[in-house]
Amino acid sequence: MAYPQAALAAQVSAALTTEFGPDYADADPLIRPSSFADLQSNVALSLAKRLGQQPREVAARIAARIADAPMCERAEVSGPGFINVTLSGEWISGEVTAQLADDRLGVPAAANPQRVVVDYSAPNVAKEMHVGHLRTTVVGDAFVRALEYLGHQVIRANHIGDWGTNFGMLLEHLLDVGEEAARADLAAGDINAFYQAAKVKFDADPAFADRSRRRVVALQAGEPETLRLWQMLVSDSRLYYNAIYTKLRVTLTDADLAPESFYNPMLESVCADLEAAGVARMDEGALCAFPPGFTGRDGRPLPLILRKSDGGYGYGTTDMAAIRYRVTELGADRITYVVGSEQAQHLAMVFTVARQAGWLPDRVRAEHAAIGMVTGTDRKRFRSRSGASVKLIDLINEAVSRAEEVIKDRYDEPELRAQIAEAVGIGALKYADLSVARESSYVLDFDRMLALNGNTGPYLQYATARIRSIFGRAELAPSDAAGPIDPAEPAERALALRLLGFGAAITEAVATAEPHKLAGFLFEVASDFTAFYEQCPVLKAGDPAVRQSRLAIAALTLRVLLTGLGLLGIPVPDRM
RNA sequence: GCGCCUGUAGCUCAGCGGAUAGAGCGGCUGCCUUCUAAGCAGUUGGUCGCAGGUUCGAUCCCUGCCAGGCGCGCCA
Repeated sequence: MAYPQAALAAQVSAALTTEFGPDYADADPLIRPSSFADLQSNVALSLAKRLGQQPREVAARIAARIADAPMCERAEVSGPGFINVTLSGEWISGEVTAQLADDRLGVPAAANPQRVVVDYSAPNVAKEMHVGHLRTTVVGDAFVRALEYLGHQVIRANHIGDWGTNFGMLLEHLLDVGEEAARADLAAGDINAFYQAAKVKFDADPAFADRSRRRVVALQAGEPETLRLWQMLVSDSRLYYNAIYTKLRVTLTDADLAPESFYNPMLESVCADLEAAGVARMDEGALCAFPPGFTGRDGRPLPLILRKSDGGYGYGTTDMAAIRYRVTELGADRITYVVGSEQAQHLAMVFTVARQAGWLPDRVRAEHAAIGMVTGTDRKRFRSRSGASVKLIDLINEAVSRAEEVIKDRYDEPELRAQIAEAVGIGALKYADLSVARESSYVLDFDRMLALNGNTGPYLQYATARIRSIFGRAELAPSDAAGPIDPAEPAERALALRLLGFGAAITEAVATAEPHKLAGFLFEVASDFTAFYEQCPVLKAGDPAVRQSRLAIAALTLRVLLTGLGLLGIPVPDRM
């Protein structure tokens, strides 16, 4: 089984070789979807000059060759030299029938499975998870699921912020409030209030600030009582975001925690080794690396600070420790940082320094899967401080209650209703983030994120509910539907052709760490299915063979949607 | 000042160097005795920020400009 585009590409490449010689075997066949046929190849236009022939002449020779292939119904030259290809109905039928019979839905496992470390989510201890975390969490989680589906070995790394100078003031505030009261606040989910209260005191009260700084020293020195209090903050926060992960159906668990503090024991050697390797040197009292190609405001080389002049370590040091650990200890072939785009320069510096130090060999791919900013209506970074505070948990609850509002008259049983509302609300929320390119920033808009109509999660869920409903009426399990599928009508032909692209969609999404490519594909599947649903009666089809074929393609569509939505981490209710 | 990102329909966004640039929302018009109307069909709507260049062909690649955002030495 092969994706139509790839299969046709092979045909065109073969034709190029036989017609024009082996030099042309590597030329990109330039297969694209066509609005005049099923697919088109633009290769003749690109090769005409090199061949010294008229584009239409080149196209004609290729078209004549590929027209004989079993997959082609017709190959025609059009316009200046496009080759429009209409696929054979028999070929589509055979491919899609095979796809239904395949456990993996025609998606081959990766030929060279990799070990991939994916750094995502990364909330901060004692800080509220906000809307910005939604994107890195949801996009990262979809990415790891797709990687695993292709057979890669994934190591999830939740690089939570559990260390740093902030903890001085947080711990002092904890002591001021009293342990019990503080824990009650945190358990109630009012983490922001806790953080902000500490921050206000820190800024206003010099004595408090002084205590805080001493507390940082005690923490870094490993003073037992300080560590106990710190541990308390960390574990309470962990409970908090685990609850959110559960609600969001995110696969992260405590086993995936790779907190900043984890790297503490390595920081000294990171500095020593980089200095010994000549990659880092002292400058203005701090140990710095100056990766080539980075300049600062004043035109001087921009440092990656490894050890501050006061002897402390910053996040740059931690990131260097982490990248070395991931390569040498975890054996990563690929490291993907699903992190906000504002970190681009910092990460680029980390990668460069790691390459210089030999910690990141060429065989290891390190990439920043940048997440665009969530902004307020002023187009500036959304900040909880500047006015209306939007906690992630509030957004989640709003999503579910809006969904509940829509279905409240449809289902009497409260339990079923709650179940559906949760799947629909969470699905809408996650899909909103997964369907846009991860790097584009967008305005925080509840109505858009929680919409239940149009190109949304619920639209895709709805398509599955309709398919299940057909099988319910037929008193047949979807898994009992079997081939052959004969997509005779245009709507079912279009659906069949679309379904064949499933594997290509996943492969592309994984190659570029862009789940929105998969989301877009699934939307097309759902659209094509809906058109089929309108135009091609399934249960009322007169001919038993047609009915069987349509049941089979409906079953295949259901599996593709369920599998695809599963990879995106979007829950699917049985009914809607 | 330097670097990175963004600029596509009224709004939110897709768009792999190829033909007439696509969705969703919104607006307008239709469609529920027929497998779920969270739906469907149709329609409205674009100097692809501006100006050059490369190319048979540019929304896409290159250069310059304009606008916005982000980052730029001891916070993470």
